[in-house]
Amino acid sequence: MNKILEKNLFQNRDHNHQACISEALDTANKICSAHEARFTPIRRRILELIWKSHEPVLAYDLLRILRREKDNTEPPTVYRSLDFLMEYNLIHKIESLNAYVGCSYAHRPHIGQFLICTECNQFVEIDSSKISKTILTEARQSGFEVASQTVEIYGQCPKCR
Amino acid sequence: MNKILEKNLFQNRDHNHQACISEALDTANKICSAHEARFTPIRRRILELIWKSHEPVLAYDLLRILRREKDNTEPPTVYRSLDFLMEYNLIHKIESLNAYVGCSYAHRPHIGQFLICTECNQFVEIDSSKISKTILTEARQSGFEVASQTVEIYGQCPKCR
DNA sequence: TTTTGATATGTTATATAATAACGTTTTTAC
DNA sequence: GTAAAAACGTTATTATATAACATATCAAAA
Repeated sequence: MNKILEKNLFQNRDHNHQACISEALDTANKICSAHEARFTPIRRRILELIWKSHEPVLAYDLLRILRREKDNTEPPTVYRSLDFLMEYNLIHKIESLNAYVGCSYAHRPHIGQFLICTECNQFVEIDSSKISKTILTEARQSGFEVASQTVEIYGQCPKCR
Repeated sequence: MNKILEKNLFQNRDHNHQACISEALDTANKICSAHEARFTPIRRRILELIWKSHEPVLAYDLLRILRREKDNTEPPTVYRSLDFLMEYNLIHKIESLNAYVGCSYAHRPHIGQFLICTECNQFVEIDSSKISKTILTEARQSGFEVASQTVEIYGQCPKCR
């Protein structure tokens, strides 16, 4: 099993998630450096909090946590960091949940799709070229030129079945 | 060209949209009757307003319009009707826009996908079994059992290209 | 090494999206 | 006609997100 699959399958109990988080923060650091973008403490902390959760995270949940650490934290602080992290593809927004998840493919170009379990709320990001290409082809049939795709798939994960 | 395609392609200037609206309201009426659900004046008006727009419509835009017609209209009035119309598949919500569109396939079961033009904001709903089946198959590869899909595709429509 | 411009963050206020809870009216079934 | 259910009215509140402007920090040039 390759590294990407390893990182993205629905995870079992003995999975060492701290390693995932460290790796994600490390990758983020590198990507920001490469783009001369500043990976500030707030941005780093928010990315860490998002990765710590196995579920999509709400902006105001992040706000509540940050407020425990620094009581004058306000919504713009959170949303600015979320915007920054999305700009560099370090996180994605799940539109149908208004929630944010760490990107599993930050280190390379990709068109992600999300599998979200309605039982346990765990999710995985996949990068299926079959899906993205089918969407591209089918849209072209209507004369439509695709620029971006939002694909959010709900159902039951292997563990909950 | 069959009726469905006719109704759902990106529409040209001389398209008689009033006919679309009438047909949609008519279909809605039939569907509600068949389910012994009440197609009340408010629900009818909201569906009409949604169909009148060639763009996805925001709940608070509907509220503003309804308030001009009856000044004590409040958000729950709008959201209740939206919920009702969604329940009977007469409209869909575009999750990435928090906006609502008339359903083009209300008369039959379907898994829709949306093509939304980033230039003119016009949209079409397609019902591509190639897309929905590919998603089903690919998700199963991860041991995931699909219950529902959200597919929202952004880009340029034929006219704006 | 100071100035300066750019970027990031702090702060206040507000806009937008959606729902809870309860009262009243209307409809439908008996 | 009455009772139950459904729809709608009303008030309040929660959730999501951004505008606008002030202050602080950083990084590059003078």
